[in-house]
Order: sequence, then structure tokens, then C-alpha cells
Amino acid sequence: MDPILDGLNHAQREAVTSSAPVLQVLAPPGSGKTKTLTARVAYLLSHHGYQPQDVICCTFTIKASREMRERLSKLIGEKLQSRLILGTFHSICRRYLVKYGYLIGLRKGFGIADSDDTRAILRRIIKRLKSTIDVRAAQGRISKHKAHGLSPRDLSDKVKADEVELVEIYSAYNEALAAANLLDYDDLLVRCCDLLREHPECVSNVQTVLVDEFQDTNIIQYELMNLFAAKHRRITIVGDPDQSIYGFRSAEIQNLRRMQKKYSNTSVVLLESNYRSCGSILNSAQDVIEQDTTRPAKKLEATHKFGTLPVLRKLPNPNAEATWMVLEIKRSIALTGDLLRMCDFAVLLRSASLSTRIESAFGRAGIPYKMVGGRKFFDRVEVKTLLNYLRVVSHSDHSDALLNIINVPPRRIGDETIKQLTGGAEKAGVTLWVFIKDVIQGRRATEKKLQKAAELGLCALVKLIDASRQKLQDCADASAPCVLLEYIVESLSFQEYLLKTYPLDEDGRWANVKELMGQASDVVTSDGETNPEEDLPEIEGVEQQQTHPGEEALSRFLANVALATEAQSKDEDDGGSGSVTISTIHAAKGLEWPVVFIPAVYNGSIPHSRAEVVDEERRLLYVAMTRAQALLYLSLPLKQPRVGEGEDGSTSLTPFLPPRIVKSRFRLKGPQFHEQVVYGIADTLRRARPTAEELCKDIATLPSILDDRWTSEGEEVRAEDNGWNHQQNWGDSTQEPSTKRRRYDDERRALTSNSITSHKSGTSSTFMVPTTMSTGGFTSARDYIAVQPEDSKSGASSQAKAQVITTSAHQDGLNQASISTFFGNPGVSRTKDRSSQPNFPSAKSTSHDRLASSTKPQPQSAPSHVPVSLASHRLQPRPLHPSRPALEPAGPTSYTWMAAPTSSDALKPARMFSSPAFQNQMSESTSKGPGETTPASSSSVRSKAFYTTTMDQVRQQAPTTTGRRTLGIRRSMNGWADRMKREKTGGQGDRMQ
DNA sequence: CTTCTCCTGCTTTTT
DNA sequence: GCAGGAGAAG
Repeated sequence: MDPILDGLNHAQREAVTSSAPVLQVLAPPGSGKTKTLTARVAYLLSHHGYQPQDVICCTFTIKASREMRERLSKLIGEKLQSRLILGTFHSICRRYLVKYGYLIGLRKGFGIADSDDTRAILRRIIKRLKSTIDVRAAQGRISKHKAHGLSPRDLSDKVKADEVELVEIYSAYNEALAAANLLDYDDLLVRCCDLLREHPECVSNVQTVLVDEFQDTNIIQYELMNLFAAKHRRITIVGDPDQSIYGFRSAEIQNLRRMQKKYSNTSVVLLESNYRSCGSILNSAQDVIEQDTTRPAKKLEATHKFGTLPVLRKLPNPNAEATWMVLEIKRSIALTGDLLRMCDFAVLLRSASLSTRIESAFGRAGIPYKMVGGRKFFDRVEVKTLLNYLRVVSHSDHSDALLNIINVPPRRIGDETIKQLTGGAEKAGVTLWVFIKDVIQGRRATEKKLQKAAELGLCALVKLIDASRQKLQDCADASAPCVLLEYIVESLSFQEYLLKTYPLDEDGRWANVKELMGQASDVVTSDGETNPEEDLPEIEGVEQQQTHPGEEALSRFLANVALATEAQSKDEDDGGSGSVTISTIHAAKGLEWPVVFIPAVYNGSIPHSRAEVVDEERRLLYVAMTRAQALLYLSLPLKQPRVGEGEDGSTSLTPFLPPRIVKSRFRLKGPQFHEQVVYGIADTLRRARPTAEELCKDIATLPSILDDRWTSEGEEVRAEDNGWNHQQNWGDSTQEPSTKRRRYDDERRALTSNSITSHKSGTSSTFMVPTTMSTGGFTSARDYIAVQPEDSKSGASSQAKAQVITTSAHQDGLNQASISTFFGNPGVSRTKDRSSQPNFPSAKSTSHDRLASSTKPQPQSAPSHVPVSLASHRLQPRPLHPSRPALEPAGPTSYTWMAAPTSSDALKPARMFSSPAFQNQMSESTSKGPGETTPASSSSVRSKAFYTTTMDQVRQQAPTTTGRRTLGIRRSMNGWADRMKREKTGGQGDRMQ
């Protein structure tokens, strides 16, 4: 059999091998979408004879495209992979515009305006026009117009009163961009569309186009896809309407429909089996998403066991919520006997701003974490300043960058001078840079004479920039960004400047500068040949614009910075267990973790108070929930001083979790980690089950083996009631167990031995329920039932089904049930689908409850059979189970065996696992090993990919790691001092060190 | 005229 | 903490 198809289920295979020219693969979370898309690329290359450089593959995030490259490296080999035109829409467009932009009058060396630039430009314009429109609002509305392909002229026809003002700003904004030779994010797409419309020959080589996460495309991106595929009209898309969470960015789910209409030969393949999460998590997520009544019903079949119920936890306030997460992380690690590591946990947030409290709680508790999402690193002032210098060097027309550095470090150039210069430049009709140069070289004069000091400062600046530019000319290779950065840092005495300006944390800021330099040297590392990612195949009759290699390296570096989402990573090798990921939900899309926390599930946070479309917020929650493999925790603080609606700061649970769902799908406290629960987690993660000894060994480090510091109603349990000493610092696990704690040790041993007994006897009905006074018998009892029962049934139904339907636009195309499932009348197909669903999860919940209540009055635990000494017994951590069982069709593991023998990858199949734990674990050894230097591999082979930028990866190879490695933490530490000062007032009594 | 300091309001999500 | 504005001090 074809090795590309190895490990694919029937439906996935159907999708991969489909001979349909236009194919839509629609699939719920965890069903192996990306895997399918990747395999299809490989299949098309090998079976249809397409050349890689004739295949375009679009993703939405850099992370996704990097992951795709990695997977493809393994499937088709590094060499072929690197020739594919693969990247985000934006980066692919940039590539085309660099080479062919001249055809539509784009000036050479254009820069990319990031959202700061955009905002600065708009602020200026709005001020000048004396408009009252909010800058951010204008930014959003203009972006929206661009995403719909509407120019100011298009808009001026529609004479809506409130639009007139905006249109004026819009066109002034476009002029400003043009004057500075800048393209904003939307322009990259729009201009590329222009290019391909006027010069379709630029993509005449393209055989086929593939698009990931198609539900997130907006009109322009959809148009681009069509233009890319214009010649042969062969397109594959994968997507899931339920995961459409970019409506705010003008994504249109309608594009799925539009595409079917446009291409009457569209085939649709549905994937329905979920390989990621345990059944209980899927059920709860499914219940959430099904509240959307406008949504066509869709199947989602669990292939895993039911597992343990998700948790919905109430806590008194956000600080308690953060502390609770710390406790639960520690508790679940300790009670699962090395099954879970720090890197198995993720905290997913609606808003990045929610992270601060969590970060500080984690910091205090010594839990390593990394924050993903947001572009914090490149937004740091010191980093931004240096980047702006580079931008000015690369691109002298970039007036905003110039304005940002004109007086940094201080050069005695103040407001008045700046006013003179910008005013003068505008009058003279030249860019700021040209004007400044003219002034100090005596060719022009400002209206009012400049101060001597200011003039001297300007001279120094111009001198530096010109010298840098000369250096750039002399540097004809990819080291340019690094060389320039060093030169500028030295010329400015930047370190001393930092020292003077930020005496408190000069250290951290200098570390950031070093980090930036490290990232810049990335480009050098991947040298040798020019970066293959940037090449486009030569096409006869169309000339590509040639560029100076140093200049190109610099502008590519700057573009990568502008287009990078996840700027930062952190040390992964801190004792080998990695760190907890804190991420926005948006940034977490497409990823998975064994344990997921979703805090702040209150009305106002999710759905966000500013959200325009509630359904999208629900989908967001759905996406977040479906990231979890084995354990899912939702939580909400009952009081939220600032945001929530109530005057007293009290919050209400998100409407997406009505009582009905909470009751049937959630428990109110963290699970008890008795043996069966732990086994369930191990099985879902396909890791080895821990031994009884391992389960016991860390108990002593816990303040309690139960989630009982707060009641299930979210009230603080009084200290004397429960052995909870609230003064104690939870970060300090070396603390001696309190006298009260011994009680839990006993219970735990009892619990374990009981479970062992029942396991041996092979029946589930002999469970003892270890209860404590403070835990509701109801939840724990239900817990016991929940882990046990339906394994066998779900196993039987786990065979995947494929439905392949060919639509015909002429027949209205939608007469088939499965299609209408997605696009047509939801009412009809819905009930039908329902009945065909495996009935185990929802149908059983009532009987659970009944059983649960009947189980309730269980006796207290039996005496222990495990020797007391076992509790402190320490075992060597065992390696995690290396591979997924064969029945698992998902997981990139399966690509291993067909990796091209030319690649060194083929030698180490063990490297490829889909769980983040393995990713991290393996990538460590990979990146450190000698002889690991497949030339182009730096950007793609290392499976670090999950959390780092391309640039970060290289940093790891760099020998200078020590200084920069702990950056992420250090940076966060800087913040703690301040935060803690503030939190002291309303805080929890947690001590700071 | 520049620079420093204090104050205010802010924060949805991303390329 | 962070950006931007206002006002006082150099």
C-alpha cells in the first residue's frame, strides 16, 4: 500500500486520494485535518507528478505553516518540501509582490506597515482633518473595507453621511502609505490580487492550490485562492465552520458555499472521527456548539473512551482562580505519577490581558510557563527602537519609523523641531528623510530656524543612518541584519542609554536586545544558499525583480518581524518537563494539550462584552474546549472587580453553559485522581499507565489530594476546618506536611489500594468511593461511574465513515443530506443525524445520575493495604510510552516511515509524536544532537515548532543561549514586582517572596 | 525649546 | 505596565 496513506482512516484516505479537481474537506476538531491536507500534498506530488514549486499551499498562521513544513519534510523529504510555495496568505503575497510588484507599479523595497504604524498614520490624519472618529475604529473600518476589496473610490459612491468622513480618512491614509512606500497587512493581499488579475502569467505555473482553515478566509483571500488556481482550477481546502473564529477579521463562512457555486465539480469529504479528546470532553463541547441553532448539525465521533468529566469550577475571585489553577496543576501532576508534565498543560484565554494574574500566580508558585499570542517581544520599547533603526536604514521613506527614533536616544530634537521638519517636508512634497537631509546639508531651510542643538542632533542621526546604509551595501549576504544591528547598537552606545533610561531593569532590557541580535543572526545560520522559501519559480516571459542580497535579507527580516504572531518562546530545557502554555484561544487553534484550563468563563469575558457576533464567541469556547485531550477545566471568578457587569463586581456564568449542560456534563470540583481516572488519562494520551508506586510517591508534597480549598460554590474553606493554612506559600513544595495533611495521605493510600483490588477483580462495581466530608458525594460518585462504563461500546463504533458527495451547482447541489448538513436546511438533516449518532454519551447521562445517587452512600474507605513506606517511595521517572498504538490513524507518527531516505529524519522515527510532550522532549534531543544539521532544516525540521518562531529556533542552535534562554521568565519577573505591589491591596494573603 | 514627571485610560481576538 | 497628553522645571 502507498505509504502516504499509512495510518489514515477511510475518510481521510478518501480525501487524500480524491481525484476531484476541487475538493472540500470538512472536519471537526481533532479529526486530522492538517494531517489529511499534508498527506494530500504528498499524494498530489507523487501521483499527479506536480512539481513542488507549482503547488501553492496557504495557511493562516505562521505556526500552522511551519508545522505543515515540518510534517511535509518527513513525508516527502526536506528537499521537495522546501520548494513548495507554502506559507501564510500574507507571506506568500509578499513573496509575489517582491518579485513582480513592479508590474503593478509597486516601488522596489516596499515596507510593511504594522498596526502601530497604521495607527500612528491614522492618528496624524485624523488630527489633521479634525475628525472625531476614534483611531482604532477607523483602523478597523478601513481594514474591513480593504478586506472586502473596496477602495476609497468604490466607497465614495455610497453617500452615507457617517461614511463620508471615513472615506476621506481612508484615502488620505492610502496616500500616506503610498508616499512612504508601505503596504499594510490588507494591502499585501489586495495588491497581490491586483497583480494576479492584471498579470495572471505570474502564476501560470501553478498546478494546484491548497488552503488550510478555509473557514477563516475573507473575500480577498478567497479571491486570491481563485487567482492562484486560475489556470488549472484545482483546489483543495480543509475547514470547519464550527471553528470559524475570525469573523472580526472579515472571515466569511459563506466562502464555502461560494466555492461550491463557482466550481460546479466540487467534491466534499467529511471527516467525523475525533482522535484527540476523550468522550466526556467531546460531549460537553458538542453540547456547547449545538446551542447554535443556525448551525447545521454535524457528527463528531469519539474514538477515545469517555474519560473523566470536565470541571466547571467556581472561585471567589480572579486571584483565587489563579491560585486554584496552580493547585490543580500540582495536584494532577503529583497524583498521576509522572504521567503529566508541565508542558502538558495549557491555559487558554479569551483575552491576552487576562494572563497577568495567572502569570504572577505561576511565578510565585514556581510554575514555569510561556505566553503565546500577542506580539510582546517585538513590542518592547528597546526592541522596537532598534527595529525602527533597521527599518529606516532599509527603507528611508518610512517616516513613522524615523519619527520614532529621531530623538531616541535623546538628541535634543523636540516637538517644535519635529513640527518644523514634518511641516516642511509636507510642503516641499518630499519624504521626511529627504527633507531632513536637505536641511542639514543646506539645500533647504525650515520655516523657523532650527536650534543649534537640534541641528547637531539631526546631523548625528543622518550620519549614522548613512553610514549604516553604506555598510548594508557592502554586505552582500544574509548577515546584513545582524551586522547592522551590532553596528547601530554600538554607535548609539545603546547599552549605556538603556542603563541611564531604565536603571531598574537595564538587565532585562539589555537581554532583550541580545535576544533580538540572536534572532537577527538566524538569517545567517540558514545561509549557504538563498532561503528557498523566498524563491519563486522563473516563468518564461515574466521578469523577476532582482534585489541586492543584503537589502533583501534585511527587508525579509523586517517583514518576518511584522508578520510574526508568536514572537517569543522560552527555555524548554528546564529540568525536562517544559512549561505550561498560556495562550489566547485564537492562538491555540489547531493545537492540543492533555490538560486545558479555560479560566474566566463569565459573561463579558466570553462572550466578550465588545463582541459583535455572539455565535462566534460560542465557537471560540468550542475551539478552546476541543483543544483538551484528557482533562478539561473551566473556571470563573464569582467577583471580578473591573469587567463583569454587576456593580459589585459579581459575575455570571457564560450563557453558553446553561444549567442543563453544567448539570449533565460537568463536575464542580477537580476530579479525584484514583487509579481508574489516571488510567483513563493515560489511555487517552496513549501513554503507559503509571504503577501503583508511582501514583503514591508524590502525595506528600501536596497540601491536599482533593480540590477542596474552596467549596464547590466557590467559597473559601475556613482554615481550621480543613487543614488549609492560608498563610503558606504554595510555591514552596519543600515545606513539611502539616499535621492535618497526614489524614489525606492515609486516604490516598486507602484509595489506591482499593482501586487495585477492584482492578484485579475486573469488575467496575466493586469500587470504593473514598470520600471526605468536604467533597460532595454526588460529584465524586458520578466521577466513578463516568470513568468506567462505555469503553466497549464506544470502541465498537469508532470505525470511521466517509461520505463523499459530488455536488452539482446546476441542480442546486444541495439535495444530499450530508451537504445540507453543512449548508442547507438544518432542520431536516438534524434529527436524522442525531439518531445516527453513537448514543453512549448524552443518552446515558441520566442513568449516570441515577446510578450516581444510588452509589452515594458508600462507606468510608477501607484500611490501607499499601505499606506506609510506599508513600515516600521514589522511583526513577520512566520514559513515556514512545508511540501510539497502531489503531490510531491520526498523529504525525505515521509519516515517519515514508520519509525520503535522503533525509536524515528517516533515521529517527521516534521523534515524531503529536503530543506536545513529545514534541518538546524530542526536539530537545534533536536540536542538541551533533550531526543534526540538515542544511535547510533549521526552519522546519525541529519539531519545536509549536511555540516558537522560525527565528527562535535558530537561536537555540546558537551557542550563546545561556544569556537569552530564560528571557521569557525574566521578563515576566519584571512585571511581578509591580503587579504584586498593586495586588497586595486586594490580594489573597499569598505571600510574596 | 527640551526634558522630566505625573496623570489618565486602557485592553478582543491576528496577519 | 504602557502610551499619550499636560504642565512644570531646566
